[in-house]
Amino acid sequence: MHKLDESLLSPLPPFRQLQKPQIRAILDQATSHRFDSNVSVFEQSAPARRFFLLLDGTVRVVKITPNGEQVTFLHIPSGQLFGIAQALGRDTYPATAIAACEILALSWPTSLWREFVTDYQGFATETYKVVGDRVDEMNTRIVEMSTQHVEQRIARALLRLVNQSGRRTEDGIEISFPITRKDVSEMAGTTLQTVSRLLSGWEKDGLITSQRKKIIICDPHRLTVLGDL
Amino acid sequence: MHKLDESLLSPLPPFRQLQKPQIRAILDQATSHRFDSNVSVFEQSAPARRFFLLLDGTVRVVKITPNGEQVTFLHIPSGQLFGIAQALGRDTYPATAIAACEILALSWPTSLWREFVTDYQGFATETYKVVGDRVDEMNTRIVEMSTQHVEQRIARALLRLVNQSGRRTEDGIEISFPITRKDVSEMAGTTLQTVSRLLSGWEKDGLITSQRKKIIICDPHRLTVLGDL
DNA sequence: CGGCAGTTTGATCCCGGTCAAAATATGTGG
DNA sequence: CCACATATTTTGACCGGGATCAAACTGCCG
Repeated sequence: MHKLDESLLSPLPPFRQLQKPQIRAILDQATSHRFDSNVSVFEQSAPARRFFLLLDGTVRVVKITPNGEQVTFLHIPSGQLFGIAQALGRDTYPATAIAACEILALSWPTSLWREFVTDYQGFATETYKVVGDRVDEMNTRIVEMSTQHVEQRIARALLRLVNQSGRRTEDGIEISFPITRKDVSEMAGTTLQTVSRLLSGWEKDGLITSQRKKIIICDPHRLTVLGDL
Repeated sequence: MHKLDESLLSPLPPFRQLQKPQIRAILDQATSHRFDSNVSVFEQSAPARRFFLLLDGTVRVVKITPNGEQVTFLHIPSGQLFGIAQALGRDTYPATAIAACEILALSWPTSLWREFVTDYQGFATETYKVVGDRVDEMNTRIVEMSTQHVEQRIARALLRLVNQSGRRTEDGIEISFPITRKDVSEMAGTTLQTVSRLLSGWEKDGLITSQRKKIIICDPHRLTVLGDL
């Protein structure tokens, strides 16, 4: 394996307060991975042997119900830790992580987690902040599902994606990884047909543009208004 | 304030590994509170100045939407910590905590959190396990809301309550605090009318018994079957 | 006993799920 | 480069679960 550069980690929140030699030590213990789109990084309820840092791409976190239905929980943007079950005292992964596009990630054995938390200044607090952010996101998901209509849930789901992995283009802000109507429906708790109908309508109104597996938000502001009812 | 006994804390997970003098020190720093039913312990988005331990009773954790609708997130059973925003790097409470009945609680200033985590063996890991459990519960909520019908969501909401604060009676297992149809509807993301209809049906079938603000589950097994579809 | 909080029940309506089929991209091997 | 198989999207028709509106009923407390 070729040597990884310290600058990979030094700007990321969990490592920001560390010195070069510490980062070097962390990197030297890491394994790097490449995953193709739609390949799973780990599976729900498997023993959590490693934890991961996403260097490039987006990871989709999904749960599969006993009846085979999928629910999408989160999208992890690059630069964030994931698969950090041990942060919450779990020893198995609570969900499945799937590469939403081709991705690059580092990983470390779970056994190092304790070490990172105790040895590295700021690692614990920063990672718990990330966990806190995700809990917040799940909270708002629950509130939305309880109180809002499908249209607003879809609008908000798209805006969430745009905010964390949007890429500016000439037509508007593009979601930076391939995403299907089915994917969106699994985020919003609805069906792909309904998503298709809504998106078609929004495209007619100039709110968005879309091709197969690609969505560009042209008018985020009006979409926000829709999401707020 | 009268002296609190060490045996209050010693059997609880976060304190289980501690010695008597340590528990004494913790108790001596605590403030104790009594809240009447329906009084709020703290309000969402207020600065998180203290964290709490519920000694007796049940606390309902709710969020209020901009449009004034309430969504119930959790019920905290006695013996558990709550209001532990700092565990996830927050400095405000993410939700409102309301006494579901008359309750007793202890509290400590947020500034002691760091101390507890570093000084007391097992406190950190045990509290993160509690956080992990609540995250799990929210996860299953999201899955349920995305995939299941109202009937199953209500069934599961009741079973969750029964499992964590059920009290055995001659007729079945009773939910140990006053709970209205409206409360149940806010847990399941539906309306009080729908809850009323469903519960009436179940009562006719002998699954439950209910009086005003009181629900007794007579046949948990059949209710579980209903909840699994 | 009056009044309020909680519950029940009925009637109606519509959002969004379901079933079905066609249209449009993408990819693959010959 | 074309033909065929497959994945994704679109659109239509239908209908049912559950929200909404409305009103009566029941216990409970001061």
